[in-house]
Amino acid sequence: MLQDKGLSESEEAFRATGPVLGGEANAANAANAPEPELAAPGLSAAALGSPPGPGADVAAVAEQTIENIKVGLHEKELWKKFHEAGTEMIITKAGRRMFPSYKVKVTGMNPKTKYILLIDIVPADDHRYKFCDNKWMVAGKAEPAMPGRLYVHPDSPATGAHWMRQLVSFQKLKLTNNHLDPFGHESQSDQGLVLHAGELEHIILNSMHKYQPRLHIVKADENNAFGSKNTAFCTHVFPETSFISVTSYQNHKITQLKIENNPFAKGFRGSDDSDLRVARLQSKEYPVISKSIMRQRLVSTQLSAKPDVSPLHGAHQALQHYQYENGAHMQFAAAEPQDLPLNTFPAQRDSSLFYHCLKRRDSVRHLDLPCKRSYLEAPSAVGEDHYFRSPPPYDQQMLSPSYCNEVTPREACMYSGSGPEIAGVSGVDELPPPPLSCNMWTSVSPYTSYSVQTMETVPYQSFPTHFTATTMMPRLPTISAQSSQPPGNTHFSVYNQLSQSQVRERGPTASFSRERGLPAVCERKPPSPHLNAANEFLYSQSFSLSREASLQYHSGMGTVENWTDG
DNA sequence: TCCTCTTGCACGTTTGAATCGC
DNA sequence: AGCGATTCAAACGTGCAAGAGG
Repeated sequence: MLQDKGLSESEEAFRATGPVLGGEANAANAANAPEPELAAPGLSAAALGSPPGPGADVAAVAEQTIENIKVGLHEKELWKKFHEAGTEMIITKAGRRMFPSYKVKVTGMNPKTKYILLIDIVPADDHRYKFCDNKWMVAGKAEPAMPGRLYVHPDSPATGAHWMRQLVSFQKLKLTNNHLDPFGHESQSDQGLVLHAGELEHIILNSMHKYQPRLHIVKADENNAFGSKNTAFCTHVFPETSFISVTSYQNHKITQLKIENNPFAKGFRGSDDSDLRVARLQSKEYPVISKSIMRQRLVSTQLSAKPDVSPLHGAHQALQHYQYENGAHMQFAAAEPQDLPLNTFPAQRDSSLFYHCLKRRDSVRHLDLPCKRSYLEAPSAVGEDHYFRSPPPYDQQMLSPSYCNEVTPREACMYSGSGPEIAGVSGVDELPPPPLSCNMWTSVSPYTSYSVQTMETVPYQSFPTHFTATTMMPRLPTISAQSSQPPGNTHFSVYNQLSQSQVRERGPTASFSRERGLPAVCERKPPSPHLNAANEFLYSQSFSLSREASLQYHSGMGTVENWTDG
């Protein structure tokens, strides 16, 4: 289900993430870190998906690892437009697609290696929001995080050549606020539903909460199966894809952007000349002023308590006092409507390029030091897109960089009741699957474990929220690494989530056990060994991490059992 | 009363089966 | 008979608007 239009169209629309790596190999990479465009040094044509020519850098090809994978967000500019306005995503009971849709261009994969691509959406902070006075404001503490659910790309697993051939689209992913969503929720397991990857298109979210999608790439090569020493995965985060989930649009700018850019909403585009005239007067970027927009602007005007101005003028004034979705407060200084700076956000680094990588082969300690060093020290030496700055921009503080990881089987099985099963190596097939359970998600409620960092560098202080430096974003697997990090530094640990139903649908071998009885595999399709292994791997990862998170959650909001009981 | 959510609607796009012509 | 192009209707994806519910 690789997507859509030719690459040529999208080439300009994104920049690839530059996985400057932690670990020994990555330090060198970091030193040479180039402009993180599609081709990184050391990546040959083969790395970009083309067959190596006579002069191809064979060595570079041989060195292809998951750390070299670059991911570019398709339609980045469009995403940025939304981001700058404060992206909102409609969630409905039936599920609503994201727009812009999440599409990426992947390069740097080994064309012959199989990978699994999947997405999860994690809370960006622990606040609930409300849209008041034409801006997003914190309205309280977030509701308990929904059970995590992954959306595995239907093509998974597929070779690197397959993924790199064209855009990888996750446009079928749907967002729902239905806690009893039939697409994989636990309540359905009781009814004997069996779910498969292609059916798991829904991710459950809470309305009026801020979320951050994350892309995970998991290596699933048969010659390097999960459980082997070099099982690897990486995570890419594009901060501009963060959004606030809503049941109806709050910000008219977002509405207008959706109408203008989403072909399915074409029916709401104004077409008459009067609209266009108004549009030209008001904004080049929002050329159509529909009656609904007018209504909303009227409301905004009323809220702005400036009775002496016309509705449109009031709307502009409201826009000039626009608040950035994530808490940073922005003040537009435009004096005239036509000068309204719609894209005057503080310079944000190329989001896709936050990349943090860890290798964990022999020990946690082994993993820890080099990676941390590269992570902490490299920024000044490499392209800015590769690392956090110090202090990082607000957005980067909120969103962790992409990272990649390799784990040992032992570590992958951490917290699992039966390591080999989790590792997906041996003994799995022999185990009879436990009773079916379609209702397990590992979930993370990471709020409590993160250090809070007051963002003095955030340019828009008026926003009342303090963001956790690390928010909900990925944490690298070894917690021990945290202890050696300097104060204020972001903590990372993996929390890849794998829904149990996905584990189930992906493979019969994924019958895990753990303290509370891991959900079993119920499947009717022959599982892919790759995906199965990936699921097991991710699941074990998530569990090993979610256990911590679960405990946090447990302590604050309830019991994990509530989610997992099968 | 306010805010959030649900539901039905109209409109446009997408998709795939049916039809036609070569 | 086979293949490709075209047509058309159903399915699907949108935002809007009204009303329900907490």
